[in-house]
Amino acid sequence: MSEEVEYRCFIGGLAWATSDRGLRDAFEKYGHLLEAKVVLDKFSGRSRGFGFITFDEKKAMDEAIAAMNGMDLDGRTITVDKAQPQGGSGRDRDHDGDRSRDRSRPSGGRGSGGGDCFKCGKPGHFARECPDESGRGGGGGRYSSRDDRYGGKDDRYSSRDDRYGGKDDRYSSRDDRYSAKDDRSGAKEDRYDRESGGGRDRYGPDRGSERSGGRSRDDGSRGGERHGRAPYDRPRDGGSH
DNA sequence: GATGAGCGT
Repeated sequence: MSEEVEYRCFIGGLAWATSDRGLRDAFEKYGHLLEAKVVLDKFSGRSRGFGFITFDEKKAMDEAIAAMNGMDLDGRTITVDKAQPQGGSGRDRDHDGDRSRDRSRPSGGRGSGGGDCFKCGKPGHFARECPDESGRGGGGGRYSSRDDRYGGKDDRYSSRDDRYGGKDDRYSSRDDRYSAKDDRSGAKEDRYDRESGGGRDRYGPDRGSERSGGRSRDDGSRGGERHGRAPYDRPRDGGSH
């Protein structure tokens, strides 16, 4: 029996202007919301177009998903679905960039005619996601099954290679970088020491100091006064249009 | 800093 200790829903397709308050106002009618928040971007501080709501009862969550999924909010069609498990003790979520979701979308979709399961031959999923050996505990846990099978981040690219062929050249170089980095983790100091004693003098403190002190002088034009006017004469009463 | 199919501090 699968039962979560929390009932969270993912709300996508929100308008840029929708805020946590608007989200709560739209979902609190289905039940008591423990939390309702719209994810904001750190750069602009604006809504990222999706948010999360947490109910205190499964019934309310189910009602909200069934009632608000595909509905219109603030002028945009929103997507309501169960949220991913953020939690627990550590999240090893990967930035896949896509998931196995197969929501009905107009003129969209990436799973149609693009991939079939090599294992069981059924479309809609890839061999590595073949449900034949993995069981979904109901929504909310699709990343877990994947990690359990691979346990390695590099292996993930290898799998793709079988499907795409020589298209992963960029991954190859990237993959190589990871290997070198990990291998160097234990010998990082050794490499540094060798380089220092290899005959090449690193930038010494006196040198840098000398350069800073010896070259530190006027910037060219600072501390006095500028021309007070741009080199270009631009009439402001005749360029407006 | 815009983004539009996305799963948060």
